[in-house]
Amino acid sequence: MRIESRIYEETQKLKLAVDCIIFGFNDNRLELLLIHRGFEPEKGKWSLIGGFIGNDEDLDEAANRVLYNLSGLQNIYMEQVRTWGKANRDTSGRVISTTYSAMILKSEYDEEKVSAYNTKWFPIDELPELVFDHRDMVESAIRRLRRRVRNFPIAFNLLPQKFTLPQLQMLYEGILNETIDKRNFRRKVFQMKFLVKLDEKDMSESRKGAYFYYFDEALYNKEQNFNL
Amino acid sequence: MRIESRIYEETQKLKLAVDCIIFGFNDNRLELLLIHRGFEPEKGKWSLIGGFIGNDEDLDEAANRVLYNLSGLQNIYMEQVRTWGKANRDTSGRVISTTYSAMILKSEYDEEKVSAYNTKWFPIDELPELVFDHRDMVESAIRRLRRRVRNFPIAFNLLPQKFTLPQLQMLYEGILNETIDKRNFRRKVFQMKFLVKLDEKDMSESRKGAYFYYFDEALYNKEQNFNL
DNA sequence: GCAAAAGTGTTAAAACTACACCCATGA
DNA sequence: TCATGGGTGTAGTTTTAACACTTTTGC
Repeated sequence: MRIESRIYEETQKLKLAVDCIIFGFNDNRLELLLIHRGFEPEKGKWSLIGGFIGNDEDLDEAANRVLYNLSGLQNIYMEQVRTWGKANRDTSGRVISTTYSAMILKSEYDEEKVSAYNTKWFPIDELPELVFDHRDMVESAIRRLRRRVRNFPIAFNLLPQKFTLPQLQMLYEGILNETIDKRNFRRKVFQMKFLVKLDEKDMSESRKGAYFYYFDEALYNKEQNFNL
Repeated sequence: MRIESRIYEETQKLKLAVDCIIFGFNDNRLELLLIHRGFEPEKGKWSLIGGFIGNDEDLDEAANRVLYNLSGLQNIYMEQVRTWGKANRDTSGRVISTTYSAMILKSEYDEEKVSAYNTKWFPIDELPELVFDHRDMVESAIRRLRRRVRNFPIAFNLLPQKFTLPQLQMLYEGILNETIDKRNFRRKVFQMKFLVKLDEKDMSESRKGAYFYYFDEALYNKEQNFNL
């Protein structure tokens, strides 16, 4: 029974890759960081940031190394999404790929980096043609993000440390692609105890100004109930 | 930048496996089907049903083939759980493994099969020592199962086609490891429209007898709201 | 007739939805 | 002073949670 497995053990000829789905938020829209593919096959198309895993490297580490090498992004917390293993998904050979996703502050990944690395931000409803099955990967990651963003305090990664409630609400509206009632949203936010109000206002978006808040992780860890 | 990836493309030396987490239900407890490991390393311990993926085989197909070869189970619907990629997780070499999980009717996988394939059912809170990181895999799959069983009609796979509501409730209590109020449970079940009552009673568990029901997938597909 | 499991309703609390006006400020 | 976005409360509805007795039947 196991002999069959042993055969594969000797002869397996496939490669394992990671692909990173990097979300940002800009102009009230969810965006994705893509990279221009400069080699065949599918040269010239856009692609997720991906590469092959090293022999002695944890899968999670590989995702971080690849991301760093190809985009300059460092110390990014990524979560595994799923593994894509159709036999013919990559036309250059047998490649299985595990996707990871992360949310970053777009303002920290600026024009300079973007041009140095041949990357570009795209709003998620204006994606260019992607290589292989990267489109499916992206859609799967977006679905996962929409599910998780309601139950875990992960969306704050897309905002600066100090943010206003109107900003937060627009972020949720952008991610979920739906409008949310302002008063209900604020009530829910306040019921959870981990947003701390500052005495300082953001005067850049309105005459009146909106108070800044920050997310207090220690407070969140006490209760860990999150529901938006 | 991409050159580095190219190097890996030439020299990558790792193997990709699948491991199957097979759930059953018996004696009001959730059980797991494990296989006795008959080879080194870790010979003699218990293990998930796993094997290596073929060069031209979809990852999903590999899971099914491996499951069939090692257990005789066929045409089982499995869902991918996640991929385990710590560099040193398998002491026999670099192996990355993707886990799949399935729920089957234990009565259809009988004593005969169990002894023919060196497998055995274990209640999930009485698992033996498992090889490598299989324990983590199991725990992750159980967490996922508990999440999904509330929102999708997947638990019916663990019951015969015709089942009673007391049976269904005990199944949920077993999976979730909590007690559920009988009246609230029944109300919720009836609010969803896809359980069809039969005129026939199961007289084997009580004097009074409990009506049989079956899950009507077509009815479920009309609404697809599920919440237990 | 009694033991054992199946079946059945109501009430209070909590969560959710919809909705409209005043406030603070810079121009 | 007015235009703009920030901020606030209430009422109706729905969902959830807690809880106890009657029914059926084989023995």
